Amino acid sequence: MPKVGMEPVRRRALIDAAISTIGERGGLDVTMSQIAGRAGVSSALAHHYFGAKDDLLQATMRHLLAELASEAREALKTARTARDRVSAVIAVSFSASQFQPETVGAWLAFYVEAQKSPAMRRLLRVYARRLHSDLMSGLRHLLAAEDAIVAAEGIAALIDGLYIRRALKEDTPDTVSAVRLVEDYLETKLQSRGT
Amino acid sequence: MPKVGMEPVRRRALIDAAISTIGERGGLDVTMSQIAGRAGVSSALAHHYFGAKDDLLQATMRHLLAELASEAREALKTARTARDRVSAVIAVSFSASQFQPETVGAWLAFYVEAQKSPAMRRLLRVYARRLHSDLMSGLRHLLAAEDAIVAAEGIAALIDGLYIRRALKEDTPDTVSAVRLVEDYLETKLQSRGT
Amino acid sequence: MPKVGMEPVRRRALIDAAISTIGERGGLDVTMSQIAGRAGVSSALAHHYFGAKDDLLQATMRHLLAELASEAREALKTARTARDRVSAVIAVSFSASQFQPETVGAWLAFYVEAQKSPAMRRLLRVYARRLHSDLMSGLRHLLAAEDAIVAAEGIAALIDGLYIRRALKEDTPDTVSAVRLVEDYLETKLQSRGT
Amino acid sequence: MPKVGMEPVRRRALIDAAISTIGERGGLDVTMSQIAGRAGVSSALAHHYFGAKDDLLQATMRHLLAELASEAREALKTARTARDRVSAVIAVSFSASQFQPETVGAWLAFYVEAQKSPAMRRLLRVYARRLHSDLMSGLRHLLAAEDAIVAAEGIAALIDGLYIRRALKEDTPDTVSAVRLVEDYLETKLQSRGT
DNA sequence: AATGAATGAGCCTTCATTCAT
DNA sequence: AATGAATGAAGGCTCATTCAT
Repeated sequence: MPKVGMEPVRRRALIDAAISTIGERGGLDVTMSQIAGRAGVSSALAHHYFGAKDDLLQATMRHLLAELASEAREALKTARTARDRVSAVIAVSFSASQFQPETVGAWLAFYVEAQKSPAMRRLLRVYARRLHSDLMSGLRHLLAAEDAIVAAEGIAALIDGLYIRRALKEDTPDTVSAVRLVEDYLETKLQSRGT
Repeated sequence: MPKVGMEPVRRRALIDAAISTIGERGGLDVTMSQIAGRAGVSSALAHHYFGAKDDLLQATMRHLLAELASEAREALKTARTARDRVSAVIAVSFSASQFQPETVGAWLAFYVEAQKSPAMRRLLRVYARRLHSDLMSGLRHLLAAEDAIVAAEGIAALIDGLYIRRALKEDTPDTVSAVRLVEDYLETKLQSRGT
Repeated sequence: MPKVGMEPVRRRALIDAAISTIGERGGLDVTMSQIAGRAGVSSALAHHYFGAKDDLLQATMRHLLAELASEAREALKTARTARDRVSAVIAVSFSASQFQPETVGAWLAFYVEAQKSPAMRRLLRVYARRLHSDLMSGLRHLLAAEDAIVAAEGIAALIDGLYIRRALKEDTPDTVSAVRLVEDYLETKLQSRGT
Repeated sequence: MPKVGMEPVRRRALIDAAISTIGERGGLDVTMSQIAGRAGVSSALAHHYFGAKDDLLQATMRHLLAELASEAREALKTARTARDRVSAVIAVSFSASQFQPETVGAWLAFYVEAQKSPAMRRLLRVYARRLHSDLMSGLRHLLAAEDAIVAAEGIAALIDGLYIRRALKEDTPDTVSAVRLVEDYLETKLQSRGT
């Protein structure tokens, strides 16, 4: 029952299907048929809208990044103090929508893919830079310049590390304890200010 | 002219070839032929010694873990104080042999694989537990029980996070700054002891 | 805003597009989308007007043949002598409209297709017969019956052969030298009449 | 029942299968499976020995050319006079092994392919040049320089033209009449020498 | 001990074709 | 009149795996 104006619907459905398929299977070695099937269409249609598999995957990654960026923007908007800004960024990284095992699995898979694919690497770098600058927008006012940078790097590394652990699905940190761990790191950094 | 006693030699060569191939290509989607070729043998021989591809991959991961464990044991042997023990564990994680891009790439690939393969996941869990207990063997004497656990988890997460960043190959932390970041974290934790 | 009476316009546009697409790509393995796209319409419309791809291709070939026949008819009309008739047929075969690389490429592609498709073969046979009878309409008066037939066959073969060489696009005979070669053949045949 | 030293056997079988499949189907749009199947092996094996489909097709064409060249060399060896040399070249072009419908169909298909594939075009050019020089090796002694060149081009075009007609499989010239036609052309050229 | 030979299964991708609008 | 939406079928190619030697 074909209708007109299906393109955006299908594109979105296919990207969503890609995320969950990748997350569930835990890797980018998913087939177009699996993705298309989960989206309820034929694999030919996926090619029709996205071209090659790589293009679909990149679009998926871009979607993931855009979603994260949008959430971050939203969260920063309501943050009143510099301290709040930092916590907001941390919170978003572990928000319900981002820290689901499925999404985390997809993230990790993309990280690995970035080792081979310059296009993916470029996308991830954008994310890394934005995360850094978002963190700095708060830390800058709380710590000396150099300390702020170290703290930002530490927080970023912690987030990535917790994502990895989360992806392994067992014995993994839940949202709350993940946030607590990073916040604790931040807190000690802030308190050692005067030392 | 077949020789006797080649088995251990071939197994080792194949595992080494697997590590470098995986590290170079940045993923587990390497072919048996690539690995075997790099080891200078036919792919049939790889099957002869390891059975299936998965078996070779698992053996490779086990080798990686064993090497890390051995280095850690060695380092801990010469550590005199509790404080030294913690630094030793950190140092080993970023030692020359472990923190090479190739090896790091392989590690990351295995992390991803662990999402699908229970066998791999089990292996990684062993590593995580040992890392934790190695860290605790020092931290236990430096911090209150709960704080020690948090610190151990933080350090572990930081290490993983820095590995990811390293794998992306550009703009990435070198050995020295990676160690410094983790040590800095540790240091602030220790100093905030009295707070 | 659909218009009425578009059918002949579209059919013609599609056939023209087919010729140039086939000629350009040098084979019948062109897609309906390519043809339709060049004609400025959707591929669905091509099916609407022609049914299947084969039908469009056959219509294209028929168009090519009809054009050739029409040119020949025109040329023969103005030929005064028997000798002129033969030269007229030769000239048409290498006329500007027929001997363009694009058209030649299409011709050759159809020749190959004719090996598989009886329908195409039938069409080509019609062309071959007409060429033969056109040639004979002049040669009959210039040579003995048997010699005339041989000459007609020779000329026909030469034309096809020169088409092939032209299709290869490099080092190929231009219009003038092609005509000269065939005319030379004809001339020697005529002069050896008395031998 | 795998044995060693099968490579040359398989390569040859696959090339033979390619020729007959192409000749029979009348085009290069044959599948690897068809070719491999006719050779009695899996399509995977065809890829194993030849790489891509294009490579197999090029090898096939090269084989065809080599065979022709070899036959020509042989025939020229026994030719005593200049006149004999020319006839020998003509004879080879229509020899039993070359002028079979299957082989002729393959030739034609390759001609068409050459329009797209520079590699194929290069191969065909080599053939064209050799044919030309083989013809000239005789004609040079029988005609004035310019006339010899024209005759060589005429003969070559005739041969190609007769191949086309033969490929269409019906109403086509048999070996004998094809040779007669070309020889007749040659004869008239030689006799018009003094004119 | 080691390998060449061989294949089945699977994936990406293309394309003619159909259908509802 | 015209098209976007959608798919089934098919083909090229890769690869892990097996087997006889």
